[in-house]
Amino acid sequence: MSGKRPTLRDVAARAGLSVMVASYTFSRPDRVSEASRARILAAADELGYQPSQAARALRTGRTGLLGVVFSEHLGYAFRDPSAARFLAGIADVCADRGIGLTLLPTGGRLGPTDAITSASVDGFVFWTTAANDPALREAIASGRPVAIHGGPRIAGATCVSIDDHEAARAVARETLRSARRPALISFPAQVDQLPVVTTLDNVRSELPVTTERLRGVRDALAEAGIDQRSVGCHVLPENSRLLGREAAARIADDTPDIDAIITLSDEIALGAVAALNARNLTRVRITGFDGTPEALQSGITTIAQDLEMQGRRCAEIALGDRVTDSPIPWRLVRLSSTGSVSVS
Amino acid sequence: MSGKRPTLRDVAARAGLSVMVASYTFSRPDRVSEASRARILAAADELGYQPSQAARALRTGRTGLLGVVFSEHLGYAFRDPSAARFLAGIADVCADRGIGLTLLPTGGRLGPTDAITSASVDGFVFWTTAANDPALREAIASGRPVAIHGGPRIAGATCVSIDDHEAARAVARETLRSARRPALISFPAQVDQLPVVTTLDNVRSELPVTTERLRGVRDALAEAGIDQRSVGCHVLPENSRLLGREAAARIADDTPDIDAIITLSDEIALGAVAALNARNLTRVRITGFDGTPEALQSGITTIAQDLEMQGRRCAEIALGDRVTDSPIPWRLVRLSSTGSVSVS
DNA sequence: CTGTTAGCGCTTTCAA
DNA sequence: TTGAAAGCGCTAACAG
Repeated sequence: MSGKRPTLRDVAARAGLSVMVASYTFSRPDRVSEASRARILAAADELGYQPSQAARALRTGRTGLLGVVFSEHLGYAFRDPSAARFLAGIADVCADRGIGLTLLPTGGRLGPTDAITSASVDGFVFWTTAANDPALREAIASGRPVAIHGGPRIAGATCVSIDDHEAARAVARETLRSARRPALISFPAQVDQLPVVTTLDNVRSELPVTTERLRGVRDALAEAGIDQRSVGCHVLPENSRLLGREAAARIADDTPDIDAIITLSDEIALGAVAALNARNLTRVRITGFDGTPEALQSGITTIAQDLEMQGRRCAEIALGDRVTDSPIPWRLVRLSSTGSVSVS
Repeated sequence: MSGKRPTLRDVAARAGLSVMVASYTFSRPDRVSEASRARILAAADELGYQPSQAARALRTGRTGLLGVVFSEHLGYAFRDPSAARFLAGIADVCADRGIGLTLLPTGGRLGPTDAITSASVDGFVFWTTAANDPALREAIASGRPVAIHGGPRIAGATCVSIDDHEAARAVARETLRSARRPALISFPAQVDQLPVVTTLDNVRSELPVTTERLRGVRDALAEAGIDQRSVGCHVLPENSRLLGREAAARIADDTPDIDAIITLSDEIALGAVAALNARNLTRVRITGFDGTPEALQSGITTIAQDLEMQGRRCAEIALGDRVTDSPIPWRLVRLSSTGSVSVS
């Protein structure tokens, strides 16, 4: 057993060649004769040589790591299915290029940012956050490329998102074709959202995705001649199926005359479907948003969007690719013709 | 705007002190007089100084990064709820300590491992993998601490896991108290599992968690005097609810006399519940494994285990903590007394 | 195609 | 308490 990890110098010495031949063998193989390359590779193999990414990073300024930042507590990334689909897209790009995906630590609030700004990553992807998120400002200030999913649209960062406003308007309008007494269930409107039960006119949002979707719903209500102040709204502290179920149960129990529940996500919607199925309230229409596989299969009305593709695009941007800034498509998926909705 | 990021040298120059005073100010504040420290901090602030993790890593050998490795395609980490709970536990520890969580790229097969072994991380956490996974061997060979969730138990790495064998035996035995014609749905038994429909006696596994759980089921069957060759078994290529639903549907349609479906995970089980509910086959018992929140709420029989805690423990081990090697608890959760099962 | 030189930004000596 | 020197392992830039 040798005492320490072998370096390029050791490899070169063993092969009887210079350090640079060894270096080129790994980084620019074409600059080295086949014979030398073979000798270097043999020596490296015998020694069990592994290049030091730390040294390479110091020298080249590139780390081979992509940083992903969530303003929520990190565990969130692993609980929300939409975040998960988005991350899976990022992961695809990283796997293709042999790049590591680093989830940067945040305490779950808009707090100290040292760990983020000094992180050795080549670029940042932010999951939607507030415009005043200090981590976002610092990431931009660091000079490395920044992609944001869902907004805010802010100078120095590239935003990747569907038109949440138009999409939300479309799905709400579809619902209101046959409903007059809707209720709303929203995911968080603030970074550290507390649960809120109120009417729609009272809801203020600082998170861009929430803001845009609520605006779409409000527009559709206005078009249908329905007063926001008559529309009950639960704002959940987290985008979760269980919370959606509880909120829907409460809505159904408290306001038995409602005929639709508009939700801001499929997770919430699927929870609501479960609550209403349990009560046999099949006449209440439920809409979701995002088009998760489960939601599409369940037959609810929702907005389908390709979050994996958006994840891939964010990753490409954050890795410095020149990405054409085409709009992201979405489409309205209507309630299955039978009218029956199931939860898988 | 300055051309480049300021270094410690710039900070020191600005403060009229040596580089070392600046360095100590950040790494060992007590070795520096209060006056000097204040001057350095002021200079750093004015310059917008951020330490270079790359340089620090090269010098100290520590990167402040924890590496997590999945033998499956990386996207898996974000799709499987049990993996997600485990990762959330890891993420908690990382967030507490200001450590980054790096998901290391793998192509999804047991292939080249360069990206893993040369990765600049301080330690590794593996999600259960095959004993012959080259990435696992290389990680151990790199000399950095390695924790494995679920196995294999292998020299040089610390394994964190419940006793899958005993737990699976317990849940199967519970089911077989009132069932005589069970079918089985398993998650992958190999790294690149293809879908398989066969009988239980034909299933071979190289993944430790699958191996142990299957062994538990086989033991319970033997105790109940049921021949493995009579037990249909679907081996899924992935641990997913949708695939569980499809498999259960096929089982129900092909073998209408079955009275139980034993599954190796709650995700599969919840899919099976949906399939059977859709057919009104409420007399068929379904069991899961893992104790996800949804499964516990649905009322199925399952094994509850705390995957977040196991994630935390793996992270601690991989970060070099001395962790006492106590066994991980689990418990059997029996079918809710009403006998009715719901999907949320 | 191969080798030499210099230095990325930091911290570990060791001396003042 | 502060400072000078050396070097972590690698590669850009050049010269041979």
